[in-house]
Amino acid sequence: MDIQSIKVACSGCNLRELCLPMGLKPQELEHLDQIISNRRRIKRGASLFSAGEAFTALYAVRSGFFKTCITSADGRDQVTGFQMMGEIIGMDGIVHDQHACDAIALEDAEVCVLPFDRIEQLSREFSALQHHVHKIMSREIVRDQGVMLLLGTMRAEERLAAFLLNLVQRLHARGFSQSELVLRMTREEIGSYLGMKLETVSRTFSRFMEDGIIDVRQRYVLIKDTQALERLVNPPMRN
Amino acid sequence: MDIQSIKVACSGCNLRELCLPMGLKPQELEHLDQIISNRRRIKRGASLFSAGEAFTALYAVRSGFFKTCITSADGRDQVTGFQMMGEIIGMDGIVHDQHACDAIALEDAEVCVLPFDRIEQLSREFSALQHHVHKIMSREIVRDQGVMLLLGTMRAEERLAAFLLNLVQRLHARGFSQSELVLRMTREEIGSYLGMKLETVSRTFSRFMEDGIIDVRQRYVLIKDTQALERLVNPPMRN
DNA sequence: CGGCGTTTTGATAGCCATCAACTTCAGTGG
DNA sequence: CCACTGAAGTTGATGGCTATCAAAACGCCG
Repeated sequence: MDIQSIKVACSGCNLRELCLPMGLKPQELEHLDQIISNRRRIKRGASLFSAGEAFTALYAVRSGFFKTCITSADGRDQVTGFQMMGEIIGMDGIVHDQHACDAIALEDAEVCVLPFDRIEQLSREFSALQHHVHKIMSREIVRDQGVMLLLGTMRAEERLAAFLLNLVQRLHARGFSQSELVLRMTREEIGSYLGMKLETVSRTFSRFMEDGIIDVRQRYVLIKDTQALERLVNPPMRN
Repeated sequence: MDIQSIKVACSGCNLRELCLPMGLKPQELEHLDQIISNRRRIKRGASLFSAGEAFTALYAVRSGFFKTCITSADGRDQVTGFQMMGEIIGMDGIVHDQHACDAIALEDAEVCVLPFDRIEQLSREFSALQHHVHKIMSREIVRDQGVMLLLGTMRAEERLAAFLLNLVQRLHARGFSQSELVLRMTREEIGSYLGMKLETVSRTFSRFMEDGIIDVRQRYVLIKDTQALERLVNPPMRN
């Protein structure tokens, strides 16, 4: 078994409990291995795909960090999500056979290419995979609705608190610290995602630090009081 | 052929070009007819499903108007979408086998019940249907990202203009006027969807009327200058 | 016709954007 | 090794947009 074939096997991937293979049986996993045709490396700042490009595949983030963003006709930019290892990108492209957003690597990254026609083909054979694909798309829909709630109803402090909690929670699920993280994105990108200006992001970080809730030094963040953040996101009761 | 069987057939439905059957071949359509087990009537103000309820089916809106909304732990409410005839609701429920939001009828409505296990089953047999289901979910993801752009970057006037244009465009695709519409939702529901307060919605309507862009009388809206609305959504260029 | 939910409109306040200056950091080349 | 340079981040002052509070007008339904 040469190195190449090891590299592209879901069955041996340390992300298999988080990524596409999650919950599949060994036999089904082997079939998945067949469709993971290859990997792609993306340098920091480069795009995995851009809006308008032909859609051919989904991508599973193997390592590194991405942002997805859409640009409106008049040049407004909105970050619609940050993706880390084990997460799937590209489902926006299915409707119109072309991508609706840009996916840009925030650091050197590697993705598994999942040709979508192969996914559909295999989904027809294995209902477990089929259902799993549906769940992944549904999860994305629910996630987006959560962002709508954030953008529609929350104030700056609440948004940033929710953002930090969401990030550490996802990192923790991948074996990282519950209370410590390194931001892979700029204040401006955080702001674009949360619907606020970069200055407001910076100020809000500073306020959290004054309040003793977190320590921030540039991209490094230490969460000192998780419950305080949770209280910010979910105030005792507003009525 | 009794009335009942006429009623529940996709193949004879006047919405078939917009709804789930869109683009399917006659043969595939017949199979779809089998899984459309029944209809459900929902009275104005009643819920089609609520957050936390077990997920069993998607629903195709046959007539009437719905809103979907999520409620956060502390009671904040966010309308995540308005659905009209020919549109599919319920995909939020797939991930966790229970619905993540409430779907509430804004007027007396009727939906076709699409048991999801039957959809998956039939999807395995007919790749056209399979791909179509994927497109519908992808469309929802892209729509949600558009709402994020709206909530994250637009100001009140731009949001309401985008909202009105989106509504008439969808109504026009269903054979209604391009310039006239009756809102099925309150100012408060519009505001919740657009991330603004009902007073701001009302004021913005008034401003549009002063500017001669629209006529508003309660729920009735006449769009007098579509291009003016489009200019509001897409300013000449911001840079 | 009365009652109530919905909508409109006004006055005021507050949050965040904007503009601006300065600091810190990372990467580069002398 | 260190100075240089530009990007990223911080902080301050100010203004504007929208929320909030309040009251009145309107329309719907029993």
